[in-house]
Amino acid sequence: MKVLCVAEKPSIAKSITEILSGGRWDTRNSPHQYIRNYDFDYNLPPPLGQGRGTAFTVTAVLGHLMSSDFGDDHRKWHSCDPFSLFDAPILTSVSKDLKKVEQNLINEARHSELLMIWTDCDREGEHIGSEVASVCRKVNRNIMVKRARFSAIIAAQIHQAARQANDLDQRQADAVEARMALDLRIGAVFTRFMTMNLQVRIPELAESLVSYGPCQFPTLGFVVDQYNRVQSFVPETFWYIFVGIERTDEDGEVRTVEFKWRRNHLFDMDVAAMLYEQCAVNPEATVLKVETKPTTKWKPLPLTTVELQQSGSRLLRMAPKRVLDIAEKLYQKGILSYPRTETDQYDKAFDFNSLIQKQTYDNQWGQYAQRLLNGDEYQRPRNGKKNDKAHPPIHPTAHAGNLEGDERRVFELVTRRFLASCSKNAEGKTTTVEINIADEFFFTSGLVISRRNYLEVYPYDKWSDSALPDFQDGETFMPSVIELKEGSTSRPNLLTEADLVGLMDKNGIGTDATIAEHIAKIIERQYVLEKQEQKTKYLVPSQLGVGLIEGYNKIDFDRSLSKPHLRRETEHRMQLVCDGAKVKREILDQTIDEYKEVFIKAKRDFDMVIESVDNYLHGRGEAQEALRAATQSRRGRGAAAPRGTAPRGGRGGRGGGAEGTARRGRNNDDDEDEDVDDGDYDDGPPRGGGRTRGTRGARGSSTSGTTTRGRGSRGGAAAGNGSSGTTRKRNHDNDDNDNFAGGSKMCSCEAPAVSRTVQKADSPHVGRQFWTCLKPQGEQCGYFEWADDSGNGSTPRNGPGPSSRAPPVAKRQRTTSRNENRGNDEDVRCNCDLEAKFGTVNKEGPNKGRQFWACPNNPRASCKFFQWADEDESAGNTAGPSGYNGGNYNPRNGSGGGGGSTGECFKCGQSGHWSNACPNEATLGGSRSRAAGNGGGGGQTGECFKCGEAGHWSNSCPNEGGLGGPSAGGSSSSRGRGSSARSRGKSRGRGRGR
DNA sequence: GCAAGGTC
Repeated sequence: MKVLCVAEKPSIAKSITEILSGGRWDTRNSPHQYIRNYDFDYNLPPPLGQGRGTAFTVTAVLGHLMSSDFGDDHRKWHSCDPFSLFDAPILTSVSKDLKKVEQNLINEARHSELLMIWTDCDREGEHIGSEVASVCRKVNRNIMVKRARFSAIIAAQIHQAARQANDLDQRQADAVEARMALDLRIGAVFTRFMTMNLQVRIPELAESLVSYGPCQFPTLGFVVDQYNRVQSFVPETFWYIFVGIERTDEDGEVRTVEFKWRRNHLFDMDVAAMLYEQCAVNPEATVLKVETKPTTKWKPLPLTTVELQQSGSRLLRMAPKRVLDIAEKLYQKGILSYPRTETDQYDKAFDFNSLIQKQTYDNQWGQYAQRLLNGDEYQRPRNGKKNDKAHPPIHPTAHAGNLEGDERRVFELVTRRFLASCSKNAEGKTTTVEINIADEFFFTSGLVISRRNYLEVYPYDKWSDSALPDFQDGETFMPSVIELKEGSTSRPNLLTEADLVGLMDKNGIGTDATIAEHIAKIIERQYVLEKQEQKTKYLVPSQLGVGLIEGYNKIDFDRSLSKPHLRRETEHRMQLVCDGAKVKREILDQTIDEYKEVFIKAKRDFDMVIESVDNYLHGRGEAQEALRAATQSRRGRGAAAPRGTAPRGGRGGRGGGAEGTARRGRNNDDDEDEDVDDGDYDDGPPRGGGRTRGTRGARGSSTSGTTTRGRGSRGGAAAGNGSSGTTRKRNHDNDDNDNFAGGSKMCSCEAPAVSRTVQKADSPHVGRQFWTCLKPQGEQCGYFEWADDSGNGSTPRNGPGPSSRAPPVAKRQRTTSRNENRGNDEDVRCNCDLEAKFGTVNKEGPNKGRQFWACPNNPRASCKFFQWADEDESAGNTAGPSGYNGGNYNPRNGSGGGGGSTGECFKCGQSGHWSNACPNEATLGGSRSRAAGNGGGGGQTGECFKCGEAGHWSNSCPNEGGLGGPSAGGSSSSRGRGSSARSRGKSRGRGRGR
């Protein structure tokens, strides 16, 4: 009995051998230089083996064995219409450079009775296994094929995998085969079509390859989207009160403690100025609360490939692909574990001690490693949520003291991360001091680190002491300075490579091993340029890149080629095949038919793409000039929006041009925790500092004796106080500014609301401003409103909306109370027709701090209504019945299905009631709501390319039978729907008998 | 001259 074991790569073959053989094996060379064959005896019990003395040979392949391409008739670019590649035969054969790998399998399989597949435990692994099986069966028809499944290279699992080997999962292999065919066909069709057309029409592109790929294009789309966000950004001026107090700290040094305003900042200068005046007149501060709490800075999670690329890019400033290439090299040298892994949790039996031991020899972190071994400083790494069941997190497997340059830096990052993950979290105490000045609240906080723990070995994370001087509950003091300062909202940054890696990972574009290649490819194809700004490299789309994306965006596709949805759909369909819900042929036919429709539209309207590319390359419009500046100037972002340039698609704001724009500069930060996905709203005064406006420091005793004051309540009640008797100079002194409530939004607490900006880079609303309750999380009243929601229900009744693009003076003309502004019928209501509960996510995670609406009912009765406050209502409702949902009836939804702004019910069209109380609902059924939505079922724009009728995809065309086969003459080129239907009919043999 | 997925 001879058993042939085949792993996906040589390293795994060796590991398996070490375990199964108990350390005693013979080795032979194979025809391929990288592959060795290992022989030993193994005790494989029946029925698979014969017990002791079963002869095992373990070898490997090098990933996929086969490659696929079109036949001779279609391989040459000008040999056929690109459209025909949708149906052209695909030939699969062993790649030239892998012939020796194949030969080795053939040699070994001839004399084996059992083939045991040891490829990685994922879909691709299953497919590689099926390739191995087909090669072996060719020379040994009777060879038995079994699949060993293991999720970690540890002895117990490997032995178990051998003994319990079962069958290959053909469904998974089929799913991969479908993906391969789709990628090839779609990539080839669009790439040839685009290249050949653009080469002829655009002289600069005469020699260029203009490719399309289902991963390339969404990747480019991310870069262009962010560029557009940067371009359309309009800075907005805000004001905030700055309070500082000079105190002597423990070391006897005088330092200024800065207090932040609880309101953060206000966009209405008059309101801010009025509140400031109150503080300036009555500047005595009372300490309301001094609270000290323990705090923790979490150690990093175990390292995945995506994380390695991101942190390598951020911390070492290396291209993700270079980081991965170096990691690969270190892996081949045997000092790093396998670098392509999605796993961020270690197996229970993982041997940390011996790996830490190996690092004790290093002269930089050796002592720390020794401490982990000696004392109680060691703590098992945290578990992340990902596990690819094939590889452990990336970790050092040896000590390497002789590395240099970038290799050394990558090794150091991985090793420090490993040691940090085996350490304890850093611990400290935060003290928060809350003060009240003239009924305005301010706070400051300090940090005292008690145990640095993992930070000692992980200098990439920053956490530093900022002890506060002593403050006591109830204490009163005079601030050293109270100022009204001005700042402006900051322009978002272009994407860094690390940002892009994160977006791709999150959206399922590429795999951990290919993400870096896709980025490199869109740079190589000159869709995207790298732009160095100080220490950070940003990605700017080129003229060609923007031209292509915008050109395609003008074509009326149901699903955009530049968005991740199509790829996600392919992934979903692969999963259906894996689950047995569909077979390979079904998803191939369905997907190809859909892409045929997309292609026909693209071909019909390709002039739009050409025009767009030409326009960006040669045009002199504002957008073109801006892009030119962004790609050419040294300071891309700043120069990208020339002064006075009207933003494309800008969302209002109050007249930009603010000087002294404060940038968050987040991408320049070394703190890897702070990334584009952090999802927090703009918070606090800008770090860059704004200008001081109307500085009126209340220094020392100059305002002493003002402790008795009229304690007017905040908000509307204070309005009458105005700024009478003040000497402040303002631009609007002539305005009637007594009623400041008219110049801002009031929240449900009867206090001026605070305006914030959505910061989440991947939110469709990034940069958009909204009004919300100014109170701290947990105390908020739940008020929320988009600042630019001109289509909301309140606007027509109240005159120009809060978002008005006019300066503050215009808004002040409107006087409104809360009830007028936001009556009960305008509240967000759940599907039980209850006023939805407003909340903030407190749980640690990507959504922490994010606000939402939800059904207030108890869980049993809940309609499960849920909606993010920073997202389109129409997108957020997960449980809306067909009749209506939050998206459609909510009058704050500017883009909703109408009705709100005109006061008519969108369901029945009658006025006098809102849709959520529509008396005619029952008689309307579901049809109206579909009409109000975005047209499911391919209605609006998607006409079936077979019959030309709307409302269904061609693959479910009810008229298909009547169309017949190739009845008309002409070629199968993609002239129109008829011709493509013919093409399809021909390839499948329908109507052959005619 | 196309894609994306493995791997050295």
